[in-house]
Amino acid sequence: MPDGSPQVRKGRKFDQVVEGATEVFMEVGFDRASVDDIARRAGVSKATLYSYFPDKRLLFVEVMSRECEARAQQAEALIDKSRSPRTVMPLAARVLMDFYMSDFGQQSFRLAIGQSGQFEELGQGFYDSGPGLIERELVPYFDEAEARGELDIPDKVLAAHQFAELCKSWIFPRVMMCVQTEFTEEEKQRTMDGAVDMFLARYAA
Amino acid sequence: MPDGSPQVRKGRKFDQVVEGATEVFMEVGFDRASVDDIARRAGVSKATLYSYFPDKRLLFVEVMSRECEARAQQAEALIDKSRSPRTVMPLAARVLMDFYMSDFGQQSFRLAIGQSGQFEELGQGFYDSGPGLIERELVPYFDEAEARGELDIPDKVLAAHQFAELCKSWIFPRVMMCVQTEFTEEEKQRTMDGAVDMFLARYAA
DNA sequence: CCGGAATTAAACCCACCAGTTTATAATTCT
DNA sequence: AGAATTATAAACTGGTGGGTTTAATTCCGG
Repeated sequence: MPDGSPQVRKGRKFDQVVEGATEVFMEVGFDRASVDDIARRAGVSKATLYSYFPDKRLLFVEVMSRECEARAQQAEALIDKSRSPRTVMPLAARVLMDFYMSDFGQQSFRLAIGQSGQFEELGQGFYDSGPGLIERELVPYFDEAEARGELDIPDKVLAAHQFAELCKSWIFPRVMMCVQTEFTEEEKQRTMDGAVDMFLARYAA
Repeated sequence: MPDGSPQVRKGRKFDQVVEGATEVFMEVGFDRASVDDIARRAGVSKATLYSYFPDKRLLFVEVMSRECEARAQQAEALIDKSRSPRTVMPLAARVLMDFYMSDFGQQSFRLAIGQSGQFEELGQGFYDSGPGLIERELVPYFDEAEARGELDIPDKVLAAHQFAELCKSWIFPRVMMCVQTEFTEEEKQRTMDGAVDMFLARYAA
């Protein structure tokens, strides 16, 4: 996401504001979130809020920046580069699936897709901490596994994105279009297994 | 999409209204489209517009219903069931890619993802004429090809969705998040070839 | 050419919302 | 304690946008 906070954080209620804003933005998105709502939720006066963030968009950027940062740190180093694809890829699938199914993951996609056109840096920020992060994690692993003769991948960047897409199969469109919001463990497992099987069928050495 | 038009279409300017609304909705989405804009674009007075559609949401549903219907008819019967996967799947990939890259395709996803939560039937409608349509087209083909011994697919529904997802790899997230809006033919070909190769590596008999 | 239906422009109502202001109160620092 | 900083409630501004009304006009079939 864009740079953390060029904002001057003057006082003590700063975190309250960000937390309240995070809640509201995650619940109703950017357009439908009113500043009054956010202030009320944060337990803070509107004037205080505006003393930290001169406008709603900056507040939104700050919220998204923090959330993405947190998720990125959390997701990092989840891959044990020394293990074989047959053990690593199912784990990667699980990490991706958990993200796609989380409230934050879903709302992130909605916001990324809905708001990227509005402020320039926003889309790039979302991309870097989403698909970009996946790419930065998987490609180095592919390199090492290939050096060990476990994989044979002509286009590793593409392969990383293919895997990420495969882990969305069937489930994710249904979630995004509100056709089905809950999935059994079997349904998720079916998609993850399908992704791993397909990936290995194509790229296992 | 939901049922065509329970609306009483009284007069001659009906189509003008729908066309104008289609243009505006496709350009700026639902929230940012004002009824005044639509009326102006349609060359029609606001009162006339409201005489056809009692509210903005119904107009939106009508527009989406028509567009999806048109696209669905257009996309149907594009698959020659008698040909082998090695010739059919690249064609299917092209159809999907063209859709994902079209203005209509992109805006459809944005609207589906942004608005599905608002009106109940909308998400289901989008799904049926998007992912659902793909499934209804591909699965029967898989059945026939498998009967000819050309494919071996344990879960054909999943396979159809996997293929659709694969055709988005790398490109589609970049488009949705406004990271990159134009792609060379080589870039598209790379994604499509990658999808077909992966699909066949996994499921070719 | 006439009469009813369709259309129009424009003003209007009302609600919501981003952002500001002001006068007052609570904190915090020294 | 006292001064400076920070927070507050509430009223206010200006603008936008969905939806309605009205009185005048255009269209079209009989």
